Amino acid sequence: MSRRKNKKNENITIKHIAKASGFSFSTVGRVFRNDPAVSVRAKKIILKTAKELNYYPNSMAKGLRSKKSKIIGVILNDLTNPLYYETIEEIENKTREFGYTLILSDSKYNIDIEKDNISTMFSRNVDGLIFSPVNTESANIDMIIDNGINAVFIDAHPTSKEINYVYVNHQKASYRATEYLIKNGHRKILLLNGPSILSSSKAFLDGYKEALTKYNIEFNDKLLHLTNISIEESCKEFINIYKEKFDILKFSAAICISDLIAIGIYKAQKRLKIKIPKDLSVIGYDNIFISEFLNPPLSTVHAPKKTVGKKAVEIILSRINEETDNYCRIELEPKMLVRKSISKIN
Amino acid sequence: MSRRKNKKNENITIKHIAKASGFSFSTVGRVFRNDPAVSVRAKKIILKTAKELNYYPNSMAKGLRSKKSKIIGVILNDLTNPLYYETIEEIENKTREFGYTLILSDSKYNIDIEKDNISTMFSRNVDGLIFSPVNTESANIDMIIDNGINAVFIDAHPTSKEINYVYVNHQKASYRATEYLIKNGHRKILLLNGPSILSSSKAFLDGYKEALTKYNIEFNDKLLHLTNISIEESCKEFINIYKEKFDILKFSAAICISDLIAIGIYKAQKRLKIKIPKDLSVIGYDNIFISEFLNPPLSTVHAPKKTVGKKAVEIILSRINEETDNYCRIELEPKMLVRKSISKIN
DNA sequence: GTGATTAAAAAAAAAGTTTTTAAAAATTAA
DNA sequence: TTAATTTTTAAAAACTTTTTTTTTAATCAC
Repeated sequence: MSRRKNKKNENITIKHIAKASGFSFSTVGRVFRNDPAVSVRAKKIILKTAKELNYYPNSMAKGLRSKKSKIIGVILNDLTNPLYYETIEEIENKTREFGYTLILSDSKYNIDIEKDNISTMFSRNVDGLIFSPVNTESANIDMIIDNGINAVFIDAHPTSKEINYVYVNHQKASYRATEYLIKNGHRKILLLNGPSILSSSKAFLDGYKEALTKYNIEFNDKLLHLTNISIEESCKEFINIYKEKFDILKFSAAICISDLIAIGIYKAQKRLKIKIPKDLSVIGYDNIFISEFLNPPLSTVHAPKKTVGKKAVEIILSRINEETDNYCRIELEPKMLVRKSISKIN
Repeated sequence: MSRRKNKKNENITIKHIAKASGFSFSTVGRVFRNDPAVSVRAKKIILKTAKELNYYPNSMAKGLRSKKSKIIGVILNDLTNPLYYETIEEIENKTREFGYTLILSDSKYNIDIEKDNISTMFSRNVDGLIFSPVNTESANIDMIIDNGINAVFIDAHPTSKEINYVYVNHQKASYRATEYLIKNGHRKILLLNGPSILSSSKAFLDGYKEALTKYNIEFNDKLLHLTNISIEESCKEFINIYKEKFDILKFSAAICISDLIAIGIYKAQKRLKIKIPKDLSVIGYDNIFISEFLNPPLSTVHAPKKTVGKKAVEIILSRINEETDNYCRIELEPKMLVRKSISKIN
């Protein structure tokens, strides 16, 4: 803990300001919580004294008494995924603007870590929580709902109506990617999905199947593969798949639940001596900032990441300020973005 | 603030556990702070009761009394810069492992916002602060040093000896990039540096000049340009530079203080109808995860970002635990990474 | 079984604010 | 001038813990 001390080695508190400025302890307190009932003269002197003494209000004492921590908590699944950064930035901007502090934690797609993170948020008494759950059926969800904490789900959400969420429809995302490939003549489409524990993986698979059904193509579960959402791991995974199964499966395209997985395939190209899109068409998901600069530029399904952050904070703040009691459910549309990683088949 | 309430709509505290379990309030407290002076039987009953009542310790009350917030603060300059991802993740991992919570804030290369962020960290009584300063000469630096807060500077650091830092030597980085280009026949090398307020910009310029001097090339200030560290802005900037000055300056290469700026040049290629590396050699800095996948793969100076995060947390923790009183200064080496964005000139 | 010693439990005080209540001072109206 | 009202200040209580002190209970030697 930092040490802002006086000569006696005590922390500087409003008591010290009171003594030094000649005003009462409670008048000083008023000044710092912007209570109007204090004279201009008093305010001026007190503020000056506070500056001289290097006073910083103790937000723990403040939060303890007022029951408002002025903290917004964010729980995500992978801090190294660029997907989140536009969202985080938007959250950071708005929270700071309104005097909130941001607590960030990473669940690493792990239910137990997630539980710890939630407990921490409870203990920290966050005024609002922005939460990307690993799985929408886990006990952690009830933990949050039962607690009554002010939460917004992002990325995925449970079916309960008693929650707020801002959601990009993953099912539509994969549907659109699949449909686009089918319309370009592809029939054997590999699906590189995320870990099965991840709820978004399920939605993504559903959209893929939905499109296949629509166009009368039978679902072949040998074309479905799960991989962790990381360049390195998906690269390895894809190399295995390609080496062991390409001769049998003869897929002409791959849809990935994350641009990072698509990049993993890009990375595997050299090793496998194949070329995108000539030998394989690839579609990612999220449209991370870098996808347009890949070689070839990656076709992907765009997710409005900034909007997610913006809306999530808006919901949280309006609930903190008790402007609404209604639960807010926002569904955002993913958008197919065609670049150069897809070839047409006749 | 979240609501973990009983029937009377009160927050669950150790008092409630005490009542429900039949033990005194202070015995219950003992259990939660792992004080050994409590019988096995009591502990068992109390823990069971706590679980039933959904008790989460109030960390504000805890911090207030114990003067340990168990929070690590991180102040960076641009949360969206992938440069930081690995560092942040490393910090998150270690802080969580040791029971700390992470507060994150973004100064956006702005001294005033930085000051606010520092004040927030003081008010929040963070046990440790990891800090990437905008400028090493600003009053904000004194604010931190005078405060006596447990801080580690990253990215840049003031000359004072009374501080901890983990530092990648930017001067060496640009020196190495410049030297490499010179050895490959380049003489007219554009330097796309960061904003002048940024201390790392100064170091980066110094290394560039140092290399020029070493190889008897005169510094031409028309080859020095400042740009914000963003793909969009550096792209625009580079288009301007190229259109207005290429005919006069005839530069054959560009060194960028950030891979993001280099990507800005990549983006400008199409508009300017030039090709990297045929028409222009480009070297970036940081080696963000994506640089190897660009077209062509970007040559860059690698900065050990993970190590920065790891060491920073280690320093903070060892000081929190009072294992050392010595200031810790770590300088890390940048490493020239040759890929495909550089051509040789005869 | 007494008194000393130790362990366990309980009680009280403290941390730095905000909130509530009470008091004093200043202002206004009659 | 006095009562009524408003503004400002002062004091006390509350928030939930940890820390310190005190009390009670348990153990043990004799």
